[in-house]
Amino acid sequence: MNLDSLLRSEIQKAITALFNQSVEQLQLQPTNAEFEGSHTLVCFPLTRISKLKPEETGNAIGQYLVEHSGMVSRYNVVKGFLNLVISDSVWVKVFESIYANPNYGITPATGKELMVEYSSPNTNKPLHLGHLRNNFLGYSVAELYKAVGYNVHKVQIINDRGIHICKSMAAWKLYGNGETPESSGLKGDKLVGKYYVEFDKNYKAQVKQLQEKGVAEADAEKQAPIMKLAVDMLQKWEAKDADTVKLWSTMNGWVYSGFDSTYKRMGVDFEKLYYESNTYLLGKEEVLKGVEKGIFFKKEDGSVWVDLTADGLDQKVLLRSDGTSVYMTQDIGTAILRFRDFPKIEGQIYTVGNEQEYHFKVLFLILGKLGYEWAKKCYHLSYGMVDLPSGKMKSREGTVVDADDLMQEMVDAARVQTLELGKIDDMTKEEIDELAEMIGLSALKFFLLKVDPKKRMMFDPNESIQLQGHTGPFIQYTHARIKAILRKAASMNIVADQNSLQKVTGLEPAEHEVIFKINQYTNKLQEAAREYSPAIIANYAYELAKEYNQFYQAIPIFNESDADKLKFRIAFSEVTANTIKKAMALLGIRVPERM
RNA sequence: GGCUUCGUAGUACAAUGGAUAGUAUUUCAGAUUCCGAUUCUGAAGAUGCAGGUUCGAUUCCUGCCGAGGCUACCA
Repeated sequence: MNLDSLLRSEIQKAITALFNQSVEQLQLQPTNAEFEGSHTLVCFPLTRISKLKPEETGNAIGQYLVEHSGMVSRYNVVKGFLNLVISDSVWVKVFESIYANPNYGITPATGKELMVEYSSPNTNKPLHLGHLRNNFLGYSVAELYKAVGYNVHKVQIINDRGIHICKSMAAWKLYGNGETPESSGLKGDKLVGKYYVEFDKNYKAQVKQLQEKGVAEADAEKQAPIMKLAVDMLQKWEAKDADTVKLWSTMNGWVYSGFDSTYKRMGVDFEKLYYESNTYLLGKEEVLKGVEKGIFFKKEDGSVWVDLTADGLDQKVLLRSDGTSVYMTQDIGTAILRFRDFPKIEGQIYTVGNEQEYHFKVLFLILGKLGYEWAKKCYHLSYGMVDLPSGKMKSREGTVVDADDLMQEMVDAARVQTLELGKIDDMTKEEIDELAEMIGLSALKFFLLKVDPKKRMMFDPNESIQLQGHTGPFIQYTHARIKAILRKAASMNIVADQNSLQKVTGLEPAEHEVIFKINQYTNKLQEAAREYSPAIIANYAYELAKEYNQFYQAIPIFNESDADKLKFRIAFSEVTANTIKKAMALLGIRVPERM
């Protein structure tokens, strides 16, 4: 039973009775704190059919509702705003229906399917802060769609081939002395990343040396021996040279096992991985088919292009003159392959940074031109860059924040602060570790998810480890404190039941506010999925926790002498805790029983 | 240059075309005989500039100023 839709239909009835007309869209909004009431009807748009001033329209509807609808007990009109006071019996009924439904908020399976791609890093460098935003976003959006009834497939494309990995391979071969993750104890992705940096360092030195000998810069860049080695390796790899492929697969293996442990700590998962090395040739076939059908065209030099000038874009190359694929070609193939693998998905969500907006615009247009209906259902979940207080993250300037280091830093800070509070002195070391992990990652995830994905954001490491304010740990704390209340209630054998809930009257304003928030959960979920925005859920969870804290501060629960009211408040606290827990789970954030 | 996204308190973030623009942080002033004060209450402080549409604009439109991104036979 959704309070808002009930109220809407009552208002519709009033409008029909009073003005003999109906309205498609009612503007209902939460009442400002300074006025009495919880729901406010905006009356300005209704004056057209009421033929009355906004105030008079509000009064007429308000009076009708009080007289004819059991829902509204009082009303007041301020300018053109009709503020409605919902009667306690309705609040209690709304609460009861939520309390009775353990799956409150969740849409049952609809049979619809969807694919979400996220992460998709290159294999030459460890994951950094930007990847954290990507992974948390993609994971959360996938969870949001599950919650609204979709069967969701989480995937990623791994860019495992190309010159970038060959650079690491070349440097390792020259300077590695056979180093392995086992021999040096270095995490696999870090080790490969180290040689990528090593490549860059030596490459630059060699170019400089050549230039000093009078070689022009452009030539020097091509002649540098280490670059020649890397290019040579790429060619050998494409020719399937056994030794090169072996080294490639060994080094990629190191990276994958490094990534795996990072993903595990992040708490993200994938149903299926796609590898560029397996799919990069598939797009070529489709592109050549497109040429036959006249969708694409071939230039004199043999390169293949698509003309998107009619769509307001440019011409875009799809195959080089030597016949090799570009990134776009591979993405065409991968998309088609995915719909073959999962024929029931209605679309794909690509979680990729906003610097590739143009790329995806082009990709979706091309897929449409190739006749794939599902192209319309593909969505680029574009997100803004993450900046640091010191400015942009730049690998060249060494200001990139490593994902593993950052997670560790957050967890360490969480441990220190939690121990200081001293509420967990009886916990074992393992329990404390687990708790620190939960809190540290919550600080990080919440900070990155509370901002609208589209927007560029600032990540301040110092601020983010503050475990107070508009943060994940604040919400976790609220949850843990409610759990303490519930433990106490259980020890006192206070058990809520439907019968005692029904007898409750005289709710406090703070209780209305919290029920109002809990009642919003379903709508917020729909909105968050529709907008592809975990930020909506993050802010919702925060508001709910804050609202409950106000109730908690204002109303002593166990001092209540009315047994029914006491039981109601316990049930009420329980529902709040569950809703917080479910909302946070959608963000990939766990909440502790104690902290 | 063309295309595109964004400019909200000192700082970081909110606001389906609706009320006196919310929240956090910061600063100041308060609250704990009571369920966990990492909490709560109060105060101070903001829509880049100029127009337009509207009963009403942070939101929509135009121009300007400022900041990103894209504009490769790179990925």
